[in-house]
Amino acid sequence: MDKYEKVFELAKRRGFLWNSFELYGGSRGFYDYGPLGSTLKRRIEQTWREFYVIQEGFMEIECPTIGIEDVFIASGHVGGFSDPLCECMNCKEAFRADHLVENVMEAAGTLSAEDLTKVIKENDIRCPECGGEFGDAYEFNLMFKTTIGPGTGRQGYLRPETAQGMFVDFQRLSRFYRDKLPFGAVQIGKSYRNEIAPRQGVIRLREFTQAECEIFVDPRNKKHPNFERFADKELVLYSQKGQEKGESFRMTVREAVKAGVIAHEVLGYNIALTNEFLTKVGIDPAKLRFRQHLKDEMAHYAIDCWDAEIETDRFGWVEIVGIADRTDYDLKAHARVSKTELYVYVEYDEPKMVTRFVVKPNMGKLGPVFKGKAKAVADALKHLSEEELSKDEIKVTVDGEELTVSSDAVGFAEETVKVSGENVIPHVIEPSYGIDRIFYGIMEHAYDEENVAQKVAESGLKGSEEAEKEAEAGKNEGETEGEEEARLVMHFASAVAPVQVAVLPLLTRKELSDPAKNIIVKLREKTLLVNYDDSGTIGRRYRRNDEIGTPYCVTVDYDTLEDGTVTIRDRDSMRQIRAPVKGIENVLYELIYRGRAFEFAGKPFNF
RNA sequence: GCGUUGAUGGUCUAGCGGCUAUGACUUGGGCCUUCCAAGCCCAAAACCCGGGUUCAAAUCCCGGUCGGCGCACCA
Repeated sequence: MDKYEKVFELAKRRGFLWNSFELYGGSRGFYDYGPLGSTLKRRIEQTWREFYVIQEGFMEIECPTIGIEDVFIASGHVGGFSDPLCECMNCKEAFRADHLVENVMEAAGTLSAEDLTKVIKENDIRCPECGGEFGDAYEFNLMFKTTIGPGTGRQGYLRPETAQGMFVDFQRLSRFYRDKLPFGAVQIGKSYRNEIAPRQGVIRLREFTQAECEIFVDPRNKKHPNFERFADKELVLYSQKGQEKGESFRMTVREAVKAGVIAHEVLGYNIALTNEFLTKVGIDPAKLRFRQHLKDEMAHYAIDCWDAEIETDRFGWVEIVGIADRTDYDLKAHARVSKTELYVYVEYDEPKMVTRFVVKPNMGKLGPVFKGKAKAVADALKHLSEEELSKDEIKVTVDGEELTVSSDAVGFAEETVKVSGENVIPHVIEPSYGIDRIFYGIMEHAYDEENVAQKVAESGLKGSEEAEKEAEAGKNEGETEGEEEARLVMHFASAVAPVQVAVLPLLTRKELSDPAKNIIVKLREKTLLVNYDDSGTIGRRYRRNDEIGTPYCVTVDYDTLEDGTVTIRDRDSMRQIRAPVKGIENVLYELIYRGRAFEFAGKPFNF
């Protein structure tokens, strides 16, 4: 059993992840988040909001998951989010049609399926596997299609990413932020891709959750106002050059930007922010790196792109976040398709006096000559250069027709005007998170099997002599019989643990369960996620809570009734302290949210 | 999508033509129990779906679904 299998077995058993539609035999590429999984995922998202919405100030928006065709024509998904496939008629193997013709011609990637079919036929390209003939090439689009409204309706697509919503709402967002760069917006939600062969559990899904942030910045200024915050933070970078050597290296954000490894400050800041977030939710820093996209891997319009990758037991390095400088590509694309200019007016520090050559068509003369076309002629004149306009007979082209305008119908002037700003198409910096993959990464990195006897000795639980003896005994047993007591524990960060506190009466008796329930009420008032469990021995219940990653257990015993104190037990160290019931909710809140050290939350206690 | 391999209680598994389907853990109820899963009693719980072969199918054959792996794919 590898770690993936173990994690999945636990995830299934404990209500984190289930195959969807299991009752009906299931369907590939879909997973249900069970009660604990759903809670864990929501807390990951909530932590993400704390970073991006609350700290960075990029407000969250919510757009439909169904989009109309124009949106995805502009984004390139209708044309480009598909692959031309071609199957061998003999052995049924499928190939990328454009890859097949690459040797025969250039720019194969731009050909349509029909053209590719033609090229394959003309050049008699055969199956590289068996030499069989190919069938027609066809486009396989990764977007789910649907129809909006009844009848012929309107073509709609399930969005393949949340990002387009922020681009489509660009003007509204700009106005909301009072047209002042930089600004940004985020969206957390479902996206859909009709993957050909989804696999690897939750790593590749047909319906998945993204958290995306689009930061609109002035293209002339990619310094970050808060750069110092992370400037000296050391990151593990796997740059283009590093990949040539197959070596990642550690470098501070400041150095990386200075050395040009990372393109600019805004990108550097966001990579560091991602690092911060992932560490906070429980990704193991030792299994995290930032890999730069290679030149041929990067979208043609992108300036620089880095993926956060985590190391997994079975799948190796897996991409979980992409952070890219997408330039003005998306806004320009939507501007073109929607025929609406998308820009932000940026004021200069000082207004500039600009002298320019201005064309003033004389409509009184143009009108009678060109009649209905006069307006178009006047517009065309405005676009001509000074040189062309200074000729006696000025030639303009209107609707493909060449017309001649006599120079006396056109006036010129040199004007000096005050210009106080200009229109700028912002560049977009896009951190894009795959929440489901992060979820899996957290599960795998949190998973641990521990030797209990050893653990007990280490943590000084029980008298030290006794513990050492037991540890020895445990070792000997282990060597001879191969059977050690293993503790299965999920070391979830308390920021995301789906259960934060378990309250346990030492024995299943009313005089203990009543005070336990009173404590639960107090904890819930502090909005802590609390479990109550009185079934089985106390040890069994500690183990149950270890398995679902509950950071702290509170145990009510007979001393509680006498002196008003309870035991708090720490999941990771298995150590215990004694603290008063009065104010217990504040102590736990501090432990969970304020990172207060366990040792200082109460009096150390051994049984 | 192609190939290959598998599918038995919640989980892991035994059985591989002749069962009322094995066992462990888990779970529920009760007893016991003063801090790290192990005591006692009781209980619940499974042959992926659809065809076929056979007197008889969890077991053999075919198709499907789902999972693993390889190839292809992963803007």
